Amino acid sequence: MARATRRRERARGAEADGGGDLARKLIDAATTLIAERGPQAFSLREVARRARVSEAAPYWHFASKEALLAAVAEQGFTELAATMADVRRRVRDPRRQIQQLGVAYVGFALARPSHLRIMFGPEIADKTSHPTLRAAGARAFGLLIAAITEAQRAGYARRGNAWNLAVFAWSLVHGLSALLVDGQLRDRVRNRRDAAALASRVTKLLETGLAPR
Amino acid sequence: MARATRRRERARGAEADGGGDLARKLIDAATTLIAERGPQAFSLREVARRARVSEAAPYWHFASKEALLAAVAEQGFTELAATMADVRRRVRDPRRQIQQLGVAYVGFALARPSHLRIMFGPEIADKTSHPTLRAAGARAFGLLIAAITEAQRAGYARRGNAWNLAVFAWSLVHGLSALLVDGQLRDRVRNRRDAAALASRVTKLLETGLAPR
DNA sequence: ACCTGAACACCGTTCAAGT
DNA sequence: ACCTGAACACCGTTCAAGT
Repeated sequence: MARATRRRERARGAEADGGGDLARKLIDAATTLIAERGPQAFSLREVARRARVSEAAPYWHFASKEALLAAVAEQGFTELAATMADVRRRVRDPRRQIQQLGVAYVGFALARPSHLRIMFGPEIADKTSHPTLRAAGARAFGLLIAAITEAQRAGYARRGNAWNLAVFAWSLVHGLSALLVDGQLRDRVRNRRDAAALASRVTKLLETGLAPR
Repeated sequence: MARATRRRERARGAEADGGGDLARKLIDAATTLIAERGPQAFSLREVARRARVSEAAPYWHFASKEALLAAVAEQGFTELAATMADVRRRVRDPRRQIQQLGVAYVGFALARPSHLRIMFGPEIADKTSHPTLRAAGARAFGLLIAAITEAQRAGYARRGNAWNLAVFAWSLVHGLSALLVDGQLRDRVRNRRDAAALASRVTKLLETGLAPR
């Protein structure tokens, strides 16, 4: 059906030859457009226009609109993982580390709401068919698992299946992010300070939920 | 811009005159279409086709595609609230009640994933402009607040701001629902039994998070 | 190998016109 | 009051054709 996705790999290599590398340019334009107009208004044709190429050009580099979005989502997970790794380096107390990972997650969501939606939403229907995207997501999740395992060893988290505890923590911060981003809490939290305060309180309860009984 | 949304109110009244009441028919067709094809593929023109009217006809009853989706979302919240009210009637132990509310929430999400997305997602950009939708959402959230207040009185939940605790609980079950629906946990949870078991375990941790320390 | 131009089958929305 | 037909400005995707 398509003759695309051949040189996808090379495209991710940051060769600074000013000009070529349309794939990279398309990913950047898409990221900007999503941030500006939201995941709904996003269109492949507009991305092509911004990259100053014909509307058919993207199809040489990406099999479909979804494939381009998958590349955008993948970059999002990579950035999220980087922020999380940074938190893990900076805060060393295992209890506070988990809380701060949660705060960082919510912070990412509030800073890039549309990006988050692409990373998780139905725009990318079948995540299985984008293995590098899956891998990037797994890397971020892996950092959470590691933090929890450490907290268990330090005696701050209950023993038992670390994956279950990680899903608990992830669900909590992901849910809070979603509710905030979707405007579901708008009557009580109006600005970023409110949101940050709420994130801090909710992640405190996370600590309790994880604690040994 | 539009001459719509005049007889919206009457449209919700279930008068069983077989034939008229296009608004009702459009809402039902939209709900079915969303369930069948997902929130992405949904189109107003297809809804019109299924209701056997012209593509312009919906605009007499709904100001826009978004307004029709808002009606669909509102119905979703109403159904969710009904299920929650049912749980509150059936299980009377305050601790188990909160857990079961969570399980019911996740159950709703798994049974109607696309409906949930419309209820929370960006398809309805400005929820403030659909007051009846907001009200329906608030009703469901109110049931959770009530359950938590009761648990506090019974000494099963820590004292303090019930709204904060409710946001904690809601975030958790909403986040778990989202992760499940978006396929983010697909490598570990493959069928509904897995999902139900996970929901049960995660909501047990919810109990701990809410418990007095 | 990489891109353009033109085309196809769709959209959401509007507006005159019908009854 | 309620709906149709035709139109406008958009989409995603394909495919021949250019270099």
